[in-house]
Amino acid sequence: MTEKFERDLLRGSLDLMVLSVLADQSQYGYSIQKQLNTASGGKVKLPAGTLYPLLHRLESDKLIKSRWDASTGRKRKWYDLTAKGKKRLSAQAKQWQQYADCMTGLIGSFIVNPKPSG
Amino acid sequence: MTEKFERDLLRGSLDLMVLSVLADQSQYGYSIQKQLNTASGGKVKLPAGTLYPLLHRLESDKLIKSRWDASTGRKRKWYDLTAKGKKRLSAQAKQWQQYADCMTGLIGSFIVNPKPSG
DNA sequence: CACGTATATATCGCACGGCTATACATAGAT
DNA sequence: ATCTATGTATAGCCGTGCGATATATACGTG
Repeated sequence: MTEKFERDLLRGSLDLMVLSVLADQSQYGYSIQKQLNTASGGKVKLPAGTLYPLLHRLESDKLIKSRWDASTGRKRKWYDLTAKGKKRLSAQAKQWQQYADCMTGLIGSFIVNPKPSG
Repeated sequence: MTEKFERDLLRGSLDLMVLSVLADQSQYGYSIQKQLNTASGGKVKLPAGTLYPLLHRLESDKLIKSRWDASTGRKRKWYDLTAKGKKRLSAQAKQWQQYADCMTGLIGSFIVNPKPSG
């Protein structure tokens, strides 16, 4: 239990996850990492080698914007959603929901009834 | 509407989808392709260049086994789940459900309430 | 002071798999 | 003959998650 999700499962949803946690408030890389870990019950542990390139990609796509700020104590690079990022978030979330419904329809029967008395 | 899902979204779940449709009955590549397309409401259109390598991979992992058979009319390569494949299917389905629940928790608020009066 | 650990960001290069393009063969319709 | 659908297959591109590695600051402890 509490295993990490496989990398391919995360593929295509990490952007959405990061966009999601940024919707609530400004965050910096490390705080995003910790928050996703906590919010997922330890199942999403983004390595730095995944997180920072991802953040750079989102920024170069103008979905988020960054600023360096040390007023909270340490020097950190804070990120915020742009207007484009907010639109993307809601579109992606919607698409993900459709996708999940679709998958549930396809595999639904195998989720229920795994075994009578494992 | 009725757009295809983005490639990265499918990543990591295609194996599960294919395993799922094979759980019901023997199938050959082309029939799997058509069935996934239908069952997903046109959202999952597996190109041949995705499907066949995937099938070969599943077979080399001993999750499915194949046999050529022409008794239904045309010569087709029929696939069946192995015992290992059935176990994998139920494990993957379970894991996917956990993953979906996790995602829903993370992004749930953005699915509901996209905009007050778009 | 030295040392270890947590915090914080960054990049390189590998591995993996979905997809486009391409190829080839058979069957049925026009 | 030609077109379309059926049916399987492979080569190579490309995006991206990740391990490894590097660097810097802050804090606690011996």
